Amino acid sequence: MTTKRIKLSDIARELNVSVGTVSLVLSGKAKQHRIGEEMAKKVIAKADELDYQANIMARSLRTGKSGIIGLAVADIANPYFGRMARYIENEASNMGYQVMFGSSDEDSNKLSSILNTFHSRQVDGIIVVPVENCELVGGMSNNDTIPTVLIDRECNNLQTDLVCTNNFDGAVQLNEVLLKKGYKKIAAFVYNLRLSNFEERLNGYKKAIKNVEGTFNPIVFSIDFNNVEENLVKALEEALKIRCDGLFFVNNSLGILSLKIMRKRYKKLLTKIGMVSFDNPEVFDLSTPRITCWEQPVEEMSKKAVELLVGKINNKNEDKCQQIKLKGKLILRDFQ
Amino acid sequence: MTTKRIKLSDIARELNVSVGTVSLVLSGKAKQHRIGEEMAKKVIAKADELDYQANIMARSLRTGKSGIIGLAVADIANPYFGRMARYIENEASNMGYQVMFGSSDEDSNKLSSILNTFHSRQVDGIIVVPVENCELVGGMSNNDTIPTVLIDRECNNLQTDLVCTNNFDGAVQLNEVLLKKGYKKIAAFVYNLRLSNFEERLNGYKKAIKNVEGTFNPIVFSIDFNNVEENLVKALEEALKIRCDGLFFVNNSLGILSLKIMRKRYKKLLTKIGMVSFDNPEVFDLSTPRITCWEQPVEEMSKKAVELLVGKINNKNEDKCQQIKLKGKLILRDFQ
DNA sequence: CTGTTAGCGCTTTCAA
DNA sequence: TTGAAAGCGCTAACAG
Repeated sequence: MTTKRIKLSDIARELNVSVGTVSLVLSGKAKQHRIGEEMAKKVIAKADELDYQANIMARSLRTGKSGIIGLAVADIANPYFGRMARYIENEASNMGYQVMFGSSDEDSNKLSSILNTFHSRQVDGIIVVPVENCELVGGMSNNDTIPTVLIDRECNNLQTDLVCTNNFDGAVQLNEVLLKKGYKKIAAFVYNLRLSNFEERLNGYKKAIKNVEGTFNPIVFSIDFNNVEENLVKALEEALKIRCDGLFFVNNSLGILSLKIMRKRYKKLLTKIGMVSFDNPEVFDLSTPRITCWEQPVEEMSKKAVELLVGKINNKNEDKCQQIKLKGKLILRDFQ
Repeated sequence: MTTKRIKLSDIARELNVSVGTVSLVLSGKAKQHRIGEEMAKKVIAKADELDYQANIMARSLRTGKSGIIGLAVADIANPYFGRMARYIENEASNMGYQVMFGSSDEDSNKLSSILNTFHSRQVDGIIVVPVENCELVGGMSNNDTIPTVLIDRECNNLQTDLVCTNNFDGAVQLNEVLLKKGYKKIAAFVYNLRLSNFEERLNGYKKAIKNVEGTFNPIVFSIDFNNVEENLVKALEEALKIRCDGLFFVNNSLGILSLKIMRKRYKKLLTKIGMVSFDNPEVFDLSTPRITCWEQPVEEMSKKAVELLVGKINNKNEDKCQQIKLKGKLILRDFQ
């Protein structure tokens, strides 16, 4: 039973009016064009009766607006980005947009192909979590025609609208917690990706330990993003060997996986080690030990990003590019 | 610097050939239409030089294929659906499709509006996680024009292609684990939503306890989906009051939240209570206690769903509708 | 107040 | 082997 799609001309024909009139009425411009009350009612009734659904492709082709926002995250399966996607979806929906997404896996080639697709699809705007070397990615450059807002991280040397969080402060505070609790030697764990947020967090770590007199030098383990588990196992082993008693992770996945490894291999040590991490996934609240962490304001960030983007789309921002930094919060949990 | 989009006619003009020729070449139909080797090369070179990107809206309008798969999940922020979305994205991308998503929040009105949008946007196919009463939702009925595949759950009385998991077996096994460990009185927790997967899981629970001689009657707590926390607190309190020593949760969110509540309010009891849950979120592995659970084959389900859908889109399935049930697996973890 | 019509950029049939 | 032209469904400018 393949029911034909109803189009404007079907309604027009049945009513003996022109397509133009029908279009005007159905797009809510009846009054503006002073179309008769009864006419409008007739049209709407007929559209309802026939269950008319506008063909958005045709409309978009004509108007040049697709009503789509493209979202490029690192990985939609990562709950942090999943939540981000959800908040963006909500806000976009409020503003009359749909969201199309893609996961870059921190790979600039993948990101490039995602952005190309968005471009081809004429999305009205793009929200993107930049990757390493993203300034080289086509579609990220300034003269791009599609309004773009970065979220979560910056893109080297690129002056674009941006929504992120106070990474530096977060890292400082997390490490200060450890130091105040009396931990003497803290190691930091980060991916081998040059990402602004990670670097700011590392700087925060360095700042925090520098504030303490007669302290240790920074110890940073750079984990290969393409071989995380194996690398992390080695790094943790090394950290313990050199008698680190504090561990600082720059994001949720490093924190979670490390927790898993620690529980499996160094269960007895767990009571003596202080672990803190960026991000606040559910695990950190229910695990043993529970993990003190820094929660990013994902909801506000996401909302703000959409708001900014829609502003840009409507050209209301006078081309001034805004860099918004929202405050995260420390989630203090007991150490054992 | 608003660089104009390059279109076919631009290339054609610069090369003094017709748009038709350019189109044929760029869509890889050069040979098929016996277009000259040199001509083809010239066109491709020019397209490259000008950085031509096809306008997919125009193409879609013409061909009637959008290249979009619509995905309607319950909530993309739920890691279970986040992972599903990711696997679907990967597979869809392999098949040349992009994914547009929407979260229904288990609300048939929201789902309806999501499906309407998909319809308006001429998506080529839809993968949907049905909600309660989804058979009443416009766009879910059989005579719908857009190929649709259900995932995760069935939709009452609707004979549609479906990919799900062996919910009944999973529930039986989870409860048998508890029973074999010697737990005597198990309560089941479910949302007050009539969803096929939940019902199958409840039936599994009932079956498992019926298999034991001289046992207790089923105890089912139905949690209001719109007021989860408060309801769950009460339900757990009641369960403990009537001396249940086993708790069975039909999905991850119920399991996780209950774990949280139990840890906060009944810490001492935790060692005496056996908890098992559907789904295998990260928490269950790192929490105290660790939670024995049933892991659904999300990756296979997602892949299969896309495969099925694309088959339907290409009409290769001869309209036979397939109901695929993939096997999950028991994740056994120590009880305390 | 309503009708007519020219495209939006692309694909595809038909003609040359 | 290539060009010309119709038309996908809609919007918006213009005419009446």
